[in-house]
Amino acid sequence: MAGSTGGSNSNLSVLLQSQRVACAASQPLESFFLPGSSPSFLGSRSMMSFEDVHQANGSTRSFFRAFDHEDNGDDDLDEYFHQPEKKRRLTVDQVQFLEKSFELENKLEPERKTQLAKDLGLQPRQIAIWFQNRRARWKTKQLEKDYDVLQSSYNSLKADYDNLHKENEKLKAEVNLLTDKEPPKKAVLAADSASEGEVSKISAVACSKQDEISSAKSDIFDSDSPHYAADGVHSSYVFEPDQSDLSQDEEDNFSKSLLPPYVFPKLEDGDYSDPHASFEDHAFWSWPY
DNA sequence: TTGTGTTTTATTGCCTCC
DNA sequence: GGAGGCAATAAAACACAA
Repeated sequence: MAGSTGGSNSNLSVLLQSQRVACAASQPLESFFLPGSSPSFLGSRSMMSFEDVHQANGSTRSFFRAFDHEDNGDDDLDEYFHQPEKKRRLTVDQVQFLEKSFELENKLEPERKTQLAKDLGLQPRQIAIWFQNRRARWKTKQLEKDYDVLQSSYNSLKADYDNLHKENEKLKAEVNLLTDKEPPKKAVLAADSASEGEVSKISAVACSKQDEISSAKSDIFDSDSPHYAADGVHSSYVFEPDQSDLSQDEEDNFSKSLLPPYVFPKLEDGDYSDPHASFEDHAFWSWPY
C-alpha cells in the first residue's frame, strides 16, 4: 500500500510528474469552470494568473512553484521533467477545492477520490493523503476547542465553588455564634422554636447550595459537551467522562462531601485560588470525590 | 543570508473491517 | 488478505527575525 520513498523512484516519479503537469496543463480543474462551480476559478488560465491570485489571497507564499516552470521556456521545462521528484505544494485553487470537498464530507469514497484526482490533475493517492492529513488537522483543532470548553467550564465551576465555600464559612460562623449564645437551661424551652427556625433556615440554604453544585457538575459532564457534531463522525475522540467514570459510591461521596456544615474538603492555600495556575495544575481532575 | 520555527506533503507501520 | 484509516514521523517548502 505505501508508496515509494520520495526521491528514490526516478523513472516512475518522472513519469508521474510528467503526467501530473500534463494533466494540470491540459485539463486543469475543468469542473470548476462549469456553471455554479467555485467562483474562485476564473478561467482556464487561472493557474497562470499567479499575480492576481496572490493579490486576491493576500499571500506572499508561492504555491505555484511547480507551475512557474511552464513560463520559463524549454530548457527549464526539460530540467523540470528530469529533476528527481520533489515535494510540491498544491496550488491555492487546488487546496480551495479540496477544502470545499472536505467540508461536504471528510471521508473519501473511491469514486469521489477518482473524480477529485481527475478534476485537479493529481494522483488519487495525493487526494487520499491530503484528506488524511486534513482529517488529522481537523482533529487537532477539535481537541483544542474541547480543551477550551473544558477549561471555561472548570473556571466557572471553580468560581461557584469558591463562592459556596465562602458562604459556607459564613454560615458555619453563624452556627457557632448561635451555639455559643446557647441560653441557660431554663430558657431553652422558650427559645427552642426560635433556634429551630434559624437552623432549618440554614439547612434550607445549604440544601439549595447543594443543588447548585449538583447542577453545575452535571452541566459539565452531561450537557452537549462537544461531540464533533459538525459531521457526527468523530464523537469518540472527545473526552467524555460518562457515568461509568464515577461509581455510585463515588457519586455518593461527591454529594456527601459537599454537605454542609462539613461541606468542603479542606484545600490548602493555592489549591484552587491561584489565578495563574494552568488548567492542568488545578485540582479538577483529582477533585476529592 | 542564514538560522529557526511552522506548515504541508508524503511515508511507514499497525490496526480494523469486510 | 486487501483496502483504507490513523498515529507517528520525515522531509521539503515556506515565513520571518536577526
